[in-house]
Amino acid sequence: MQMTGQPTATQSFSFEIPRANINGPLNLTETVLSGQTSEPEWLRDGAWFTNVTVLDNKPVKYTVNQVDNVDDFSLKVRGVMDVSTGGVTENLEKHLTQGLGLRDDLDFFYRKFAAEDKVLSLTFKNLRGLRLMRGADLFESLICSILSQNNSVKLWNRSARLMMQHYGRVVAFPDGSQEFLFPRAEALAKLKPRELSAKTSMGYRAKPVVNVSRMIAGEEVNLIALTKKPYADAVSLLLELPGVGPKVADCFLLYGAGYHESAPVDVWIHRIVSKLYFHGKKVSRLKTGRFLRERFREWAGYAQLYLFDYARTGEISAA
DNA sequence: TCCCAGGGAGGAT
DNA sequence: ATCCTCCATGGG
Repeated sequence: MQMTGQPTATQSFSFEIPRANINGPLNLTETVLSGQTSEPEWLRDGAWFTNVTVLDNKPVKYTVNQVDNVDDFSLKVRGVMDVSTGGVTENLEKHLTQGLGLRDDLDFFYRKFAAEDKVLSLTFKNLRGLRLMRGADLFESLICSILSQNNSVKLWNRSARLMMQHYGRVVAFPDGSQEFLFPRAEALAKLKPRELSAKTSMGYRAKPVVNVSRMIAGEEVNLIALTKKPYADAVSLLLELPGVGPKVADCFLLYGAGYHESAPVDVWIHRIVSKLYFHGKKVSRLKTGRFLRERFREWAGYAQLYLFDYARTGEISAA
């Protein structure tokens, strides 16, 4: 990793994540735009993607850009923060490595299932380099997962951004820009669902959002402890939360907590798995999830991601 | 106007 | 276990 300059008075920086630190191909655009539900979508400006996170309690605004193709590329990062600090590039590379799944062995995934699963391998050509993202904050991931129920990506993103603007901390960056962080559980716990709904257009989801926030702010639920448990135990604990059913629990565990054996079953996955693996016969959603976990094991999340994108982009007939 | 969106809860069968 | 219906809101 090379710095083009130590943190200066402007607290701006830029560096490159070495190709050798990325395990296999990467399609940054496909990855960021694939609608994964852990945090609001990164903002796009052409081939540049911008996001805000907190590293060591310090807000950082960064922009990522992939140059050239999915196999032979460089991944450039530049950013700005409100206070000067050392080690930001190391921390940010670590953050992006987890957030973009850069260490996941995609070549192994393709090789293994090209041999074992002719159906899944149909998706590999167009989606090469698509990776599982992971949110940086468990609470944010859980709330976003709740917002996504019976909702469109565009709408739940809009509600999440409005929540940030109304109830999140505002951060001023040295480049003159202002960004809002995701609200803390304590801030949402104080709200009346009616008020939250009116300001964010999240509809009936406001009630479970406030109630879950109260449970977490009151330490009735500990997400860190929960995400140290085995998959099955974590699921059953999550199902006790209001607004959290099987799909939301799986979304949180996969995109928020990094359980790669989790496979969220939404309408699209339900459709395409029924079509491709059960000759069009509708099996229940619970069985669909169990089928994916048993068939793909620690790659179930990736199988789900590829089948989802495949279904959404209207190439079902290719099978 | 109707239907749908990366569903969940409560109830009836 | 599986199958209803309702739940807010905005986009097509």
